[in-house]
Amino acid sequence: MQKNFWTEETISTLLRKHGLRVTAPRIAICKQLLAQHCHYSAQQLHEELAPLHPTMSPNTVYLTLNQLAAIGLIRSFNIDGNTIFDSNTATHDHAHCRNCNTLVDLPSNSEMPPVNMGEWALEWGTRLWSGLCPDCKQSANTTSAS
Amino acid sequence: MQKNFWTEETISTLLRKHGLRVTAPRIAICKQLLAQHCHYSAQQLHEELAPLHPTMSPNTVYLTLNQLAAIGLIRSFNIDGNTIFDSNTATHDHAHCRNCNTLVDLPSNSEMPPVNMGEWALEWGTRLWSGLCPDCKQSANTTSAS
DNA sequence: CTTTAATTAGTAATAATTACTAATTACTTG
DNA sequence: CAAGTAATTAGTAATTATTACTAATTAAAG
Repeated sequence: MQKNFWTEETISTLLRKHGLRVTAPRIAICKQLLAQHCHYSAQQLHEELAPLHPTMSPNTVYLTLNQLAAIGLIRSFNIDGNTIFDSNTATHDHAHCRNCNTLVDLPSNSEMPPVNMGEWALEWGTRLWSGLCPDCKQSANTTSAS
Repeated sequence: MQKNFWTEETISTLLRKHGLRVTAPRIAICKQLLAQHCHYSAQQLHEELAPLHPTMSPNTVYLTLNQLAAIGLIRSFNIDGNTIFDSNTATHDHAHCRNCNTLVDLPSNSEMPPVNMGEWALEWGTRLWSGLCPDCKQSANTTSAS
């Protein structure tokens, strides 16, 4: 995806293609999400948009994100009970720090599961690696070594 | 793990080894979980134990499961906002039917992430494949072909 | 410009999980 | 074996992310 691909125009076209109306909240949400590859919870996204769109309700953000996920424009997965939306729809894995909650993409070494699952119609998958990020790992070492 | 390995005695030993007291609820929970490789939400497990242990509170089940996960005796991950506890601690993946909620183990084709993540201290990971199980796939085909 | 159905904002409801507390109980020590 | 005590439990209340509902608004078609 080349830089600046997600202009207001390309987003509008895409929304209409999927039968969704072009509204200010949707444009704002798509811009924020698609402009960069990033991870958002609905709440985080709502907080970031609040200054620019003070009347936008959390409800709208939740609904819109689920719609975007339904049409495959973004992906969603779950960490510790929180739904995370990911604008990177390519197959890839994630590393999550159980201490500071940092979440980063991993280059995928994924392959589809073996053929004995051929009867399933698998659509998407992500692996979530859980552990400690470099910073928290170091803190843990320092603390325990005291 | 050989059959019938998880007797009341082996469970007691293991709990004490980790500094946990041996109580009736813990024995019951461990027996149910470890006796077979299976997936449980806290609620499901509480429901299954209720007939035999009518006074056991949901709270106890939640707490105990988190303790068992903390000492690495079981694993936990999250599907659609529900925490699932897994007594199979070997690295493996899962397939989840987004329609009927069926969850099955997949033989793992997982490897640890590439070396550029070497600074992370990754502890565990599971990939969750989302899609349709054979039954729901067939239903979908039948319906749409009408 | 009108019409109409989709969308929105706001509020209320839901449901899984955690927090809190008094009573109980497993384990330790004498 | 008999306390003592600290962990554990059951029950209830609180929390929090998410969804449901509804009246008002608005995008898009005619």
